[in-house]
Amino acid sequence: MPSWLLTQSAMHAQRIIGETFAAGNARGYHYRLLATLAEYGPASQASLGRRTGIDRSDVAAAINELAELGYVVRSPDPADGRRNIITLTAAGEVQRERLETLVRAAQDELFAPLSPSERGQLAALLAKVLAHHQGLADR
Amino acid sequence: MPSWLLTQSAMHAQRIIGETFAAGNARGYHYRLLATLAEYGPASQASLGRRTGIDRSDVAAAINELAELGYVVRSPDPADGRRNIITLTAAGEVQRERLETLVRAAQDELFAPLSPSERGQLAALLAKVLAHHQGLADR
DNA sequence: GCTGCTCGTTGGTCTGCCCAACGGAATAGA
DNA sequence: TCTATTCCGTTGGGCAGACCAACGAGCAGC
Repeated sequence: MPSWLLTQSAMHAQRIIGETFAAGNARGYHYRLLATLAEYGPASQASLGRRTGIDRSDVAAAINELAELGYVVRSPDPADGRRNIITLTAAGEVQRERLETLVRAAQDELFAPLSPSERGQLAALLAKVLAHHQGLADR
Repeated sequence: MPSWLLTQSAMHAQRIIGETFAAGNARGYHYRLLATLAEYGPASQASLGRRTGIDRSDVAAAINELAELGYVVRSPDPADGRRNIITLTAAGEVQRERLETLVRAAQDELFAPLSPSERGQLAALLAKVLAHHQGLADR
């Protein structure tokens, strides 16, 4: 049962990383949003949702939380009254780096039994699967 | 970001299989329980939980649903007043086979971009990761 | 101007996983 | 034998992630 393996190991991954985030007082959505903001710069909530694959409504909720924590600033877009522009703050960048460190540690733990070349193989195989399905669902 | 790949492909897997189950009017818990009953025969809820990795409380709820659908029978264990013996019915076996067919189809779809040998590699790598962590968490 | 679309928001649903507590029942140990 | 511990099923709750429906406000095309 190959997909059983995948879902099982995915579960382990999610649990390990979930614990990681819990230890960092954050959630997966938070990290994904912070990372995307750091990579692409300020953006509207809708585009954040598109880039992260998070539903608009969940983006709104997560941005509320991040804003309340001071990691992010929500300001209206002067050029388009519908949009908010979300900007990463300095504190947000610090938090992102903190979370990234935690995530890397969790990954090392997760893939500990694999040699570097095996990790590469695994990544390549998963990327292949992903690319295929993203290609189907495109956007 | 290797774990990103894993969680992402896991998401795809979960979604595809989730849709599969939804199409079959079932849930993951149902299939896992039916499959375990078919493989090991009648068992108490506690042992089902241990074998499937499902929490006792969730086993109780899922067995309620399966019993209401007639896929399973819950009877007291004459030898141990604490236990219920859960038995797969003929209808339950039919349902299990139906779900297995659906799951196999979903798997084929999921791993479509991979050659048979690549599938084998992927399975081996995941198994290695899993074995390591199961070994840690043992039981 | 009207229509159709986007955007943010609210408020739900569902699945999977987990925990705490309880009473009834069985078992181990003094 | 009697007590303490453990096990079992059940109830009830919580949390994260993903999703969907609807609405009002705003923009853009015709």
